[in-house]
Amino acid sequence: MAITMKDVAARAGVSIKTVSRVVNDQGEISDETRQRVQRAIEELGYKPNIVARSLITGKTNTIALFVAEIETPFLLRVQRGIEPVARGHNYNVILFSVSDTADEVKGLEVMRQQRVDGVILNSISLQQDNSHILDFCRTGIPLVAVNRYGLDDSVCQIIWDDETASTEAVLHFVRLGHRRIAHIGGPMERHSSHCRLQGYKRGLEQAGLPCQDKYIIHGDYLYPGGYNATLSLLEIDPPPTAIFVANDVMAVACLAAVQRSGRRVPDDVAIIGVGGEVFTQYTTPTLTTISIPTAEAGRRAAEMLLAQINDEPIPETRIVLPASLTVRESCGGQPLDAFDPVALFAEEDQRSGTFDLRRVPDPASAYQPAGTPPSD
Amino acid sequence: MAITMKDVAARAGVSIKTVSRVVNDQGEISDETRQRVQRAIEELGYKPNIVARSLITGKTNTIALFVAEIETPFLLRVQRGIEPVARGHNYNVILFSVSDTADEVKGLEVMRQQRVDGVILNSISLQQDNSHILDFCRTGIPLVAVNRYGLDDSVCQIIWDDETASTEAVLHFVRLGHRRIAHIGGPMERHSSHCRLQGYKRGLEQAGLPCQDKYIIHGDYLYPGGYNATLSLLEIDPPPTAIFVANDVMAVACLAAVQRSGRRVPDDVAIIGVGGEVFTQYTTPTLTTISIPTAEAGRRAAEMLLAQINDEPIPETRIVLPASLTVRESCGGQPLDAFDPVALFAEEDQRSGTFDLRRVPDPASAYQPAGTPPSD
DNA sequence: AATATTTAAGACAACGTTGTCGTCAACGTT
DNA sequence: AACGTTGACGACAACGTTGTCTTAAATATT
Repeated sequence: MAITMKDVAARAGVSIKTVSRVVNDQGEISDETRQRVQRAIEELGYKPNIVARSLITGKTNTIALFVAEIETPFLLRVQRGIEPVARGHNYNVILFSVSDTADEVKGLEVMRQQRVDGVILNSISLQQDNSHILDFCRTGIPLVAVNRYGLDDSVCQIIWDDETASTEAVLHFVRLGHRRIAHIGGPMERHSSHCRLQGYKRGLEQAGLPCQDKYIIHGDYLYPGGYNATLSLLEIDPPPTAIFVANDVMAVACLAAVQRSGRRVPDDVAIIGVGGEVFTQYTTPTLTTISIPTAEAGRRAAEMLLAQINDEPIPETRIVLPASLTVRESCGGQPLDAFDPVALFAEEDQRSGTFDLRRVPDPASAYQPAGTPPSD
Repeated sequence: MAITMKDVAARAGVSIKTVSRVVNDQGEISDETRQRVQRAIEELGYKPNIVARSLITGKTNTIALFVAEIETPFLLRVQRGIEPVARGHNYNVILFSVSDTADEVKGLEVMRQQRVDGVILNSISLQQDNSHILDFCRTGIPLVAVNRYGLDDSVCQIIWDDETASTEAVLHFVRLGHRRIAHIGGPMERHSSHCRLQGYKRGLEQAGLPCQDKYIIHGDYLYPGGYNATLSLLEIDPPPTAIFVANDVMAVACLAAVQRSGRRVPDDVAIIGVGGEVFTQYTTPTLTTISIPTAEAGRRAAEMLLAQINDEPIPETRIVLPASLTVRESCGGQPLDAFDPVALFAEEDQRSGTFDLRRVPDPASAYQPAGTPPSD
C-alpha cells in the first residue's frame, strides 16, 4: 500500500540501510548517493513509518496527557502550555480524559500498553490514595503531576502555592475592614479545595478572627454550585460582607447571585476568586482573583517530563509556582480610572507569578490598578 | 526489558502464537491451555505491545485532533465531545494545535507519518484555499472537518447553520423595535465570520433596513477586540441601539464596555452573542446567544470518522446542525421572574439544536424564559 | 609497494506482534 | 479399516524500520 524504504531503495538502486541513513541523516554517505536517494524519496512521496521505527527503538515519541473531564478554562490553559513544548521536541500528545480514579487507573494501564514515553497528569487531585500513581512510576515510565497534592517527593510534580495566596486574599479583605468573611469552597474530595480552605482559615487566624462554620459552604467548582452557595450565604444573619470563592467560575456565579439579590459589589459584598481567568476582567465590576500561572505550569511540566525522558538531571522534583493576588474592583478600593483591556489582556497572558504576594498594596494608601504590577 | 509474548509462552510452556490467540480471544483453544496462559500473563504482568501490533495490522487505533491555538471554551467543548467517543471505541486521540495554515500542513504531514487511522479538524476555517486538506484526503486516510467552510461534499464535515441563526438574531432585534443594529464580526480571514456577517446582512435585508458599513466592525473573537470594537460603535452618531456580536467572548466584553460607558443593557443597547457559552447565563444581565451544539458536533464528528475508518457507509458527508436563539435578558423583554441556575445549566448542557428557530417568541405577546424551550 | 586506515555501502538479524500454513491427534463416517 | 473432518497448536514468514557486522574500494601511512 504505502511506499516503504524498500521501494525507495529499489528506485535509487541502493540498499535499504542506505535509505535509512539518508532519512536519519546519520553515518557516512557520499553526496551523490544522498541526492539520488533524496530524489527517489521525493518522487515516490515516501514517508517514514514511525510505528516501525518505534518498535525497534523502543521510543514512541509520544506522551500522554490526562485531563479532568470538566470544562474549566483553567485546565485548558495548562493543556495549551504543554502541547507546543512537546510538539517542539517532536513529541505527540495523546489525550485521556478522566472523571474519576477508576478512569485514571485504566488510563495508566492503556498508556503502558501504548508504550508512551511519559505521562502528565493534569487530572483531578482527589483526597484518596495515589497508590496507582506510585505503581505506575515503578514501571520506569516518567510521570509529572500538575496541581496534584498528597504526593511525596519521589514523584515529579508542579503545584502552586494555593494556601499562601488564599491566606493573602483573606488578609486583603481584613485590611479593607471586612470582619464577616465567608468561603465558598470546592468539592470536599478535591485536594485543591482543602488547600484553599486551609489558606482561608489561616488568614482568619492571622487576623485574629473566629472561623465560623456557617460561613463556609462547598460548591462544585461550577457555575450553578457557586450561584446556589452564594444564595445560601446571603440568607445567613448577619450575612457576610466578603466572600472568598475557591475558583473563578464560581466567583462569577457568586457575583451574579449577589447582584440579582439586589445587593451591590463591592459595596455590600466583596468578592475574590481564584484562577486568574481572563473573563474575570470583563465582569462588572471586574473580579479580584488569585492569578495562577497555568500556562507556565504546563510548559514546566512538559519540560520536566522531557528532561526525565532524556535522562537529564532533575534539580527539584517538586516545583512550587507562586500564585498572586490580582486586585480589581470586586473587593473595593478606588475604581480604575483608566481601563485598557488590551494591556490587561497582554499582562494576564505573560505574567506568571512575578507579582510578590507580600506587596499587596495597603488599602489605606494606594489602590493598585490591575494593569500595572508593582515593579520589583 | 519489558515482558513479551515470548516470556509468557516460555512460562506457560506453549508457543508464542498460542499466547497471541489467548490475548486476542481468537481461534480454537482448549480451556486448560487458555487458563495456563492467562495465569502466566498475570504472573508476569504482561502487557501487549501495541506498537508491534500496529506495525503488522497497519492500524494504530489512533486519531488526530487538530485544534486551534486559541482559548475559547467553544473549541474545548468540541474536544470534550470527541474524546470519550473515540476512547469508547478504543481509539487514542493525538492532539495537534495549529495557529495557521502552515501548521496545519505540517500537522497533516506528521499524522501521515504517524499512521493515524483518521483526522478530525477542529482548527480554524480560513478563507484561503483548502488544497492541503483535499491532498490529504487523497491519501485515503479518513478525515472529518468541524466548523470548516468552503469544502466541497467530497470531504466529510460537520457545520452548523450560522447564517440562518444570525439572520434570526437580527430579526429578533427588529421585532423588539430596534432599527440601528450594529455587528461586531470575527476576523476577516475566518470563514465563520463571513457566515455570521452574511446572516446579519440578510436579516437587515429581510427587515427592509439598510446595511450601513459604519455599523460593522471586525474584532478578533477575543475579549479585548470585542471591548474596543464596542467602544468604537458607541462613538458613532447616532449610536446603535442593538449589537449582534459574532461570538460570546466578544459579547461579554461588549456588555462590559457598554456598561462602563454608563449605558444600560438592554435599555440603551441590546446585545446578542453567538456560541451558547455557559458563562452567558452568569453575566448581569444574562446574555441572549445563539446556542451551538458543540459537544454534539464533537460526538458526531467522532462517530463519522469511526464509520469511515470501519468502511461503513456514510449517509451524508455534510452534516448541518441547527443553531438556535436562546433568548435571555440582554435584548430586553420582560425580566425573568424565576431564575433557576441549575435547570438552566442542565438545559444548556443537554439540549442541542432542538429549539426551533422559527418559533422565537413574538416580543409583543410573551417573553420566552430561557429555561423552558417551546414544546414542539 | 605493502600495509593500515578510512569511507561508503550492503547483508543480515532484530524489535514484538499477527497471518498463513502445516502438523498431528482425535473423532466421525463410510 | 480407510478416509475425511475437526480441533488444538506450532513453525515460520512478514510488517518496516534500525543496529551490528561485514565488505570492498579508496586513501593514507610506513
